[in-house]
Amino acid sequence: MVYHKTEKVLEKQQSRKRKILNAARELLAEKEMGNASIKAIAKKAGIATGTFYLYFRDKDALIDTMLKEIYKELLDLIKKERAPYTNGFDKLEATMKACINMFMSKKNLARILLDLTPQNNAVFNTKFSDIINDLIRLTKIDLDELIEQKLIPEQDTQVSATAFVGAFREVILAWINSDEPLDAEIAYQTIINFNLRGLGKS
Amino acid sequence: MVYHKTEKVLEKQQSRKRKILNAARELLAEKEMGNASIKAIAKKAGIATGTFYLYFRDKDALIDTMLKEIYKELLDLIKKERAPYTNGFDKLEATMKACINMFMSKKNLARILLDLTPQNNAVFNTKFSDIINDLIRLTKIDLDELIEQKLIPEQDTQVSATAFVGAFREVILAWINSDEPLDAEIAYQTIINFNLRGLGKS
DNA sequence: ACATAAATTGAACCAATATTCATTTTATCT
DNA sequence: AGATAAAATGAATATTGGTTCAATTTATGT
Repeated sequence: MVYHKTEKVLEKQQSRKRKILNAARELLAEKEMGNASIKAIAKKAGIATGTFYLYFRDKDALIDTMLKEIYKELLDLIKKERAPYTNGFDKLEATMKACINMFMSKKNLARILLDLTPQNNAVFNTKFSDIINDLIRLTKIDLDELIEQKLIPEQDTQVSATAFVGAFREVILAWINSDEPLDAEIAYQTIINFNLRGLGKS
Repeated sequence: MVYHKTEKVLEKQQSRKRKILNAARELLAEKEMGNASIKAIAKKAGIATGTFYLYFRDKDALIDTMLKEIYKELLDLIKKERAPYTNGFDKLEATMKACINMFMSKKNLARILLDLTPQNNAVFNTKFSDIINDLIRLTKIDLDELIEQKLIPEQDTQVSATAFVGAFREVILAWINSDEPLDAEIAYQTIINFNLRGLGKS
């Protein structure tokens, strides 16, 4: 005999999975990431440690799901912000602004996506570097287009895109980790200018 | 009664400390850094695990010493390479070339200084970010000088320096971790150009 | 309300690794 | 060479954190 879950139970389970993911996000975003043990995550989510394994096969599965989710949120926002533009520079700038806005308002996401003090978790590191590489890949597409349109000089766009993302990441990270809120408006314009000039925007 | 160490013993001890540090360097630079356990380090250094603790208070002390040492080597090289130049741009370029050369010839150093470390070692991460911040600080000094000389436009040099280092790091890292040796000469020139243009070199 | 499926619990288990310490080996001094 | 200080050893210990599972609680269907 098989029992069927009621709507109420399904909702409760979904909510629990959500709570686990949120707890993991919060704990992973903290300065001392060592605290993101299964026990701590379960506690923060308000469940017993064993319960965790009813929702995720193992810790790797959680990390994987969480990173995919966060990255998707970022890409969705970027897509939305870029939509109004056709000019290559505008699109790049919109991308940067979308990232800045998201990371400023959700610092925990930024710490997880950009920070360089990763976990002693193989899956985390792999996934993480996949994401950075994907951001570089997307940037490269824009750069190739800009060259196509002769808006920037010929260059190794793989390298440029890597530099572009690296510069951006480092600045956002410094931003997030600094206590004194630097002058956002100036810093903001500085990194955007740096990157666009770096490409050779004439 | 206190015995006095002979020269021979002192030398042997120095050599052992050296061996431990070298073993740690090599193991930490490997892709799978998980292998850098005290046991593995001791084994590679040719000593018993317990002996390690006669040379370093604990693992943190080892990491600390090692990072300081590597960073000093890098700074010494940079200093030497910059010596011939007085022009700000030349100095910056010399710095980048020094870094590239060092990192290319000693990939293990680069991995340790620039790469993500799956070590959940608090000391490692702290030290590591200290080093990056110091590199940014040194770069900022150069940028302020360039502005002073009106060679680049006014800008938030803290942010620019951060972007500069971030771009550079990301490119070197991609370089190191890629298997196919991309065209060094082009990549090399691309990142240098990106950064100098980014600053607004006219 | 009863029987059984499903979900939950948290203590126990296990693996990995840093650190200690009783014992052994080597070095120093008379 | 004998006595003892110093160094070295590696098995034992401690700790941390992921995972399992027998026991308990809750949900479902008659």
